[in-house]
Amino acid sequence: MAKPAPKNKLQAGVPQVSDATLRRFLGYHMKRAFNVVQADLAQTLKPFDLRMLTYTALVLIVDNPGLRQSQLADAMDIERPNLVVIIDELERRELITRDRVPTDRRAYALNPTLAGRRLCDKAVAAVTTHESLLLVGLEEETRAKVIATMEQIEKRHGRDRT
Amino acid sequence: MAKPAPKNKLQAGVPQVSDATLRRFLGYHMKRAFNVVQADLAQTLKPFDLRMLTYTALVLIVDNPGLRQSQLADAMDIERPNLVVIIDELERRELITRDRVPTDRRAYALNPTLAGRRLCDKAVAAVTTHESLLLVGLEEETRAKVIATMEQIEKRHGRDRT
DNA sequence: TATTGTTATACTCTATAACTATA
DNA sequence: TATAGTTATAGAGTATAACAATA
Repeated sequence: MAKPAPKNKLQAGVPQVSDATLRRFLGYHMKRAFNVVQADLAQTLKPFDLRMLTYTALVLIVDNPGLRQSQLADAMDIERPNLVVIIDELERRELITRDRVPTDRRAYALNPTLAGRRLCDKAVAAVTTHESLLLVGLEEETRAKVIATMEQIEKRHGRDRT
Repeated sequence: MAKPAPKNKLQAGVPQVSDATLRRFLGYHMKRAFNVVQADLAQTLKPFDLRMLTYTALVLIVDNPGLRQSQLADAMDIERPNLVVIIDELERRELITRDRVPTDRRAYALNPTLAGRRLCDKAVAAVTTHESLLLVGLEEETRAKVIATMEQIEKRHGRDRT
């Protein structure tokens, strides 16, 4: 990470590509920055054999033991069918269990195993460390402001989940 | 857009899902906010039959007529093979042309057609309008700070393209 | 009739290896 | 030998329709 900018050896005299129009848009910068953050996170989670989605699901199950798949899909902002394979994987690796709910036999209560909680703790610690490295030099106030702005966008324009 | 929050009718008494651990991470909020921005952008571009990638490519070609595919792939932070279908589509729709470079017969110079420039102008205007709507209420200073932060993350940690 | 979880499916975006034609 | 563009392919992430079991 943070190599000394090897950059492309464009043939001499060829001007840099201008993104003057695009750079005015927040969406453009969010995509590019998110790609970086996403790639860094993927690297960080690789030793734990987790991806962003399996990591997110595991953390939410640890923090909310007993929750149902539909609630989790809602919290993760993904469709229920897409959650199935994620839960399958976490269950296969014995990080969580799918327990039948006695009061509603259609639903599953998702619970972390001891191994799941331990892996979760380690992964969260690693992600915390990596994110501070990624954001080193960024003032805490700026970071808070950026997060607040992101939340504002999420909250006000998040799609309905009827 | 901006419906009156129909929200999920969770069965009475079920507590909301807590994302207390995840919400501390910038990456978590960036993913969620980016999903919103991305969905909004896709809606905005639909009338022009453009996606985020074809839109980005078209704008860059209009702003940098004559650039080559490898330069464009570099600017867009995507791999060259993935750019081919994008350029194919823009060429098929006669929004751009692939012109052979006399001095290097391996390369193509990408140039916008008149129709391409016109569609580009209209699309950029629409995206500008929609982004202001999406960010209404956000102070200009905050917006600038967020963009600066995103650029900082891009610049310092962007992957090498050797 | 509605909901939970599931299957099947499809589309987009991304990534790599290997090819061709040029340099 | 190296580069520009291409092909083929595979893996993720995301979205919808339709089904079985249950409410």
